[in-house]
Amino acid sequence: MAKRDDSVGIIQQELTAFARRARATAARMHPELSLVSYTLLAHLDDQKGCRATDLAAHYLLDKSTVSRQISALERLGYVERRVAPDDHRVQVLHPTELGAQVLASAGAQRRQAFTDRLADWDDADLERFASYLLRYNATQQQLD
Amino acid sequence: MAKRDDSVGIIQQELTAFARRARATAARMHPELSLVSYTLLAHLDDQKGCRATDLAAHYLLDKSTVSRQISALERLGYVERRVAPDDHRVQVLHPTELGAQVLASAGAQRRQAFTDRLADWDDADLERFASYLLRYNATQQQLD
DNA sequence: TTGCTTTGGTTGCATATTACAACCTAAATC
DNA sequence: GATTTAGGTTGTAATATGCAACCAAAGCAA
Repeated sequence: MAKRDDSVGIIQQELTAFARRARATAARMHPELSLVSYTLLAHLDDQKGCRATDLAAHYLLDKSTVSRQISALERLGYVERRVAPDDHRVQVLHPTELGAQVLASAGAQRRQAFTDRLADWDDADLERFASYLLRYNATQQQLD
Repeated sequence: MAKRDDSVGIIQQELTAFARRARATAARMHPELSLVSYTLLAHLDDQKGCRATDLAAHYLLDKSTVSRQISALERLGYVERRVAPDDHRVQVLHPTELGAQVLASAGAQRRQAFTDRLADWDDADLERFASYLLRYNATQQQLD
């Protein structure tokens, strides 16, 4: 069905276009937190702390990559490590006070940018768009 | 309005999640063409040739980055340069026959992956999702 | 014509991101 | 107690990217 193929083609093209710009946009918006750093820090904040291994599994990153990203965040004073009392191999990672502030600020900037871009959308469209993205990503999880 | 904010938050979160994975997904799907190479080559194909400067402007990349990406594509035999007869500074870039084939193949894989992910969506939802993404990106262009 | 400026591109750094493999330490298992 | 497994780090290499300096070809001005 041609119409259906057209829709799929547009979805592919537009999601790809967005993805291509996302890192650079994040870098411009909040240079102190790359898209990946932001994501990791946000996850720590969300989860009230977690292990490096969990981050690696969740974001399909190598554990060495996570290790270095976390080191960088620690050097910046955004993350602290707490050795788990029951298992001395494990470091439970938490945002510091400063990290939480920086995250909140970057998050606010991101949210504002999205809010601006979506300013003239009506509520029903916004809600449907959100639900479509949720649905799309939920499927994708399983294929990745 | 809380509901509206929720929708914006979800859109932000889900688009970001997609973006985070996109490069790695592309690399797994078609290792011979990174997301950026794919994009550049696709643009050349679309536009029936264009200059490196045009690519840089369109994708907000440094001209040195484009220069090197194009060199790589040329080394692989995917792109050829034609010096403009009227201006010897300018190289008009075109996909080669091979480049067009590789692009088509990568494009087919990408399209298939999207088609699979969207297999159980009904036509109306697909069309609306596509239109939302178009609308979103159209706005974004102006802010970037 | 002869210089100055602009434009298209390349190259020399410096950095960042990432994966893979080898390794270390602490737990878990046998 | 010895071996295996799990959580992390470090060495190494590849890739991506931007900035600045540079080169060559136009374009422009006097």
